[in-house]
Amino acid sequence: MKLTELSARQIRYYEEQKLIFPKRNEGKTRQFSLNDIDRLLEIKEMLDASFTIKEIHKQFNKEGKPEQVSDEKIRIALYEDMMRESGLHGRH
DNA sequence: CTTCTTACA
DNA sequence: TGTAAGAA
Repeated sequence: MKLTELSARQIRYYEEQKLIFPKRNEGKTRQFSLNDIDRLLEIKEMLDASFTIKEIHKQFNKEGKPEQVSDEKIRIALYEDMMRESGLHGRH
């Protein structure tokens, strides 16, 4: 709520409309990822621009997901950067 | 005290 | 959307 300036009502409603997918703690409280926050901010802007929930869905379906960057890929990338900087090459 | 859901306005 | 109610 603080980061997006949105009310709890709005955030919960957007989740209901499947615009965001917060994870849950033991199926209870919502855990918002940075991506959820970004999405909420975009939703907020689009709504100000008079977009409908439906149109926002289309927008998200198009823009995004040529490739999902997994934590594992990020971990490997960081490892390779470290090897490069230390002058030691070779994968793994 | 806080979040969650449901339901009414 | 806001807010009241009641559960957790």
